[in-house]
Amino acid sequence: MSGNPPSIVLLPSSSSTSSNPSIQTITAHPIVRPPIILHQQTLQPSSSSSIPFKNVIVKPYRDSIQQALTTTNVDVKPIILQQSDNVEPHQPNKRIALDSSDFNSSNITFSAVPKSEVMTVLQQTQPLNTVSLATMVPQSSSNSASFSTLRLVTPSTFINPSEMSTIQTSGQQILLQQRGNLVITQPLVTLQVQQDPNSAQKENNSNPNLFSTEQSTTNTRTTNADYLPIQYQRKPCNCTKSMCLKLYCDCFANGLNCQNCACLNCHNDTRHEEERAKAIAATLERNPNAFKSKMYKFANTTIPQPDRPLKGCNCKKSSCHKRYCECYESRVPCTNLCKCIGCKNTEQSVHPLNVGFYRSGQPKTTSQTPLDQIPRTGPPTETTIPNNVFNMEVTEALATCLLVTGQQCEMNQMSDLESKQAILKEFQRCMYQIVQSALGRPPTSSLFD
DNA sequence: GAGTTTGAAACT
DNA sequence: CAGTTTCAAACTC
Repeated sequence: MSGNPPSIVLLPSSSSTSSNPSIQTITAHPIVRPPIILHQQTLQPSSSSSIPFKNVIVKPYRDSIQQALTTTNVDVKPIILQQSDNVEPHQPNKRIALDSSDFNSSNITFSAVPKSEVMTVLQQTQPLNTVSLATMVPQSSSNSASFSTLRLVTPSTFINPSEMSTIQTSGQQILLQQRGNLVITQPLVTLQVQQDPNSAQKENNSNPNLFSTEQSTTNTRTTNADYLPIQYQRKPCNCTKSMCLKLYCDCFANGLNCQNCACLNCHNDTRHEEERAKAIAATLERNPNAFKSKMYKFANTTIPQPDRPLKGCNCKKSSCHKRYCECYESRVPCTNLCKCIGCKNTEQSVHPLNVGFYRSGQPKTTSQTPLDQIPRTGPPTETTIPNNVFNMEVTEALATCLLVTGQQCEMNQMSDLESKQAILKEFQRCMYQIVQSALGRPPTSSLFD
């Protein structure tokens, strides 16, 4: 019915200096998951202080992580990330912005390492707000004197070092244990939050075999809900008959274990890992595209490009204007893959600024806002930008930029005023680039250098 | 909050 | 592959 939304790339604000807290590059993919930032950092064994982040680049690993995952066969052990042949050359102090889908096709492979080794790394390098994923071992044997770490930085989640935990694999899954609800979702990589052992509230999928951090320090943590933007908070499912092992279950469909859900007879947790793994395998056998974003999938390439619709909707009565419609829910216009009847979810009807739409925590009303009254047809001009520019993904990328900027300010111990200015400047830069991209102009950041 | 509607997923 | 059933969420009252 209509074309794909544009792909927006937020490009560097300037040639970066270490004092510039700006993110360098963020690619916004039309998926509906919050981005993950991998921090690749070189560490000398003697190093004890964390190195300030310097760059954020987009490095979508697209080819082999799924393969790596399927070959991972270690239980209840943390894992090491190793650079495979296809991974870009090891670059110290580089941050890599990934979205969750990138994990499914990364060129990173995994292997087991002693827990103590990982914990040493964590202790050495763990600043606030970051989660070390694992030790990264350079492939070059000549470089054995140094090693590096990969860190996951969830832009919307602040994690105390005391919440730090390790990674274990179980079957084809990798579980990064933290506490609370974490929102990273991908088919085979599930990030979870480990329950505070002191907390009285029990998590329904706690696993006694999991590693705990065992270095619990002062716990100043508040609930995870305090950290997450509402759209990233997991919506508890309410399944009663599917044991949460079918795609009916939103948690399962998103590759997540149930957590604080209201489901009955739930098997979508680490206690039923075997069963869950079988269900995943069965689901994938039925539908290889299961667990992927309903509407989009990434092209099999290392070059970011607009995604292609994976499937269309089949709506008959909702005019594709209710959340029954997966296109509408995914905030994308219906395409020629759709078999919908009486579709009103056209490219013209999807308002670019209507970004407050997300599965959980959003108002259920479909009434229009004043912005909806603005006509949005015809070619883009200075005052009318193309539809779908401000989709959820762009918004997430934008939010990530701002969050990371804020984190940088924090790490640089900047004053409140300076921080605000830096964040505002970053916001201005991002908005400018978004509009430039929307207008089909080559990205430039000269305005803000 | 209960009941209805809806469309995807599962099943036959 | 098409038709039917099941399911859970969206929606309405």
